[in-house]
Amino acid sequence: MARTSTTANAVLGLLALREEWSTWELTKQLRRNLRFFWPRAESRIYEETRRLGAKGLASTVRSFVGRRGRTVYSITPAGLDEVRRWLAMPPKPTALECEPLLRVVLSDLGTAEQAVAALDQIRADARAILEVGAVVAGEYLTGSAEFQDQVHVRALLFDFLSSFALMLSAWADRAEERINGYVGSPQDEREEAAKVMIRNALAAYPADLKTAVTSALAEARGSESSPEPD
Amino acid sequence: MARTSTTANAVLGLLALREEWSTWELTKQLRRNLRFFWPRAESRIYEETRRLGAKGLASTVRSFVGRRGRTVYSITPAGLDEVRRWLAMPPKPTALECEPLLRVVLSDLGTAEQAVAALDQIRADARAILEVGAVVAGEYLTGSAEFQDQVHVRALLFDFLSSFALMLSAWADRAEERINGYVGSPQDEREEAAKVMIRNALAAYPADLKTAVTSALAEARGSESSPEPD
DNA sequence: GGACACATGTAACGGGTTACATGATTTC
DNA sequence: GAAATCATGTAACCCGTTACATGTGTCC
Repeated sequence: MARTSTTANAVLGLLALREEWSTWELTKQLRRNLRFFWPRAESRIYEETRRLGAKGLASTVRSFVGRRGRTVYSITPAGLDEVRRWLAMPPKPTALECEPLLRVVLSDLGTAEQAVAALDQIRADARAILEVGAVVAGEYLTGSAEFQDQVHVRALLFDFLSSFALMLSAWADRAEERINGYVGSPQDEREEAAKVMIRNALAAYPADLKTAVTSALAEARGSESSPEPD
Repeated sequence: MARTSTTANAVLGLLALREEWSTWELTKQLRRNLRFFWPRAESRIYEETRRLGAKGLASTVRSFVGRRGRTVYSITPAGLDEVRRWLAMPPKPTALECEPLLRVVLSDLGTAEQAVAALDQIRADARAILEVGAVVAGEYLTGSAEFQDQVHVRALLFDFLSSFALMLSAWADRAEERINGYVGSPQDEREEAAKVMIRNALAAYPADLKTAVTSALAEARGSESSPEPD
């Protein structure tokens, strides 16, 4: 059944963008441009390229630098077919894994400092994206980027990652403010602040979902024994 | 060395929030609230709880519903220690994995329709978050949520996921507009539009990074043989 | 000529997924 | 009483990570 891992497809995709790639260049591309939305250990690349070679999807040229081996890969026609077959298949869902957020959700079990440390981590993650982004943006704007001919899609990527990182950062700031506000304040006060936060976030929802919530709220209020006017 | 997987810690954290949990309730909690930032297969939960029981971090009570077994877990003092030890450790970085975005980056290898299909997937991912969010928000606002006493942290989570989903959606819309604009337009026109997009995104960057880019740009322009005035 | 980044891998392990199987309960 | 859904698992497999090993150019 072949279980074409998206890793193989991603490497094939890179191979399709340029004539020749050494494994090192592939790992560089990985570290530089792909890691923020497609994170993989570099060792993975070495194995994946080997497998692509073995399956005839990439041709390999082995050379030597001193005593150390070096392999250069190129995509084959069969490899190009494979890429196109992949692109014709339905995309996989987006996956986010955020351990710091898990810590925030469970932060009642720890200290406020620990929660803030989690927020700091998120800010650091965001910062890392923006720092790399700034460098890459500079290259594309001056026209000196390696894949300058791909600037039209790379700009979309830059937009995505920037939005993502700025969202992370802004959220972390809001959350820190809230967490600091919580310390020493009574439960009902916290709850009120929390509800305000929920209502604020809800305000940005698309109209259909927003009305679904408000009507559900009205109904809940209506069925109460003591319906309190708003 | 124990390699405490964050999965075990997350389950322990849930166990710490309430007296008793059946495995099914844990998986429900997973599907409902955690899956968007800590995605795990449900089968994982069954194994993880078993391991927690075996290590003495959770106590287990086995019962039967008809002929089918059912296990209820509670956290032990040792388990609580473990959670606190985890919370005292440094958080792990945030990880995003977005295959549709990879497809957009490689969309020169496919058709515009395929790129739009990738954007649709991202919009669907965002929509899924918002839909669950709307329901949960309603519960917390009416005060009927199961973890109402956790509303102060759940509100932070709600804010996070809402921001994330809205960011995804808004980006997908922008990207689709761009991709539609690209079809049939010459390379230099695309490149110009792309640079505008980059500059727009860059405008929202924190000041220090922005100035780093602009000075790098100025330098690049200065070292050119034909320095073109802006 | 030692340190450090660049470059190329290998080996071992484990967390996590997919797919399957099956019992109980509700719905019509 | 069949279908659908809720509930509880098991088995097999593999993708991916961590950790290690080692060579090569360069900087001081």
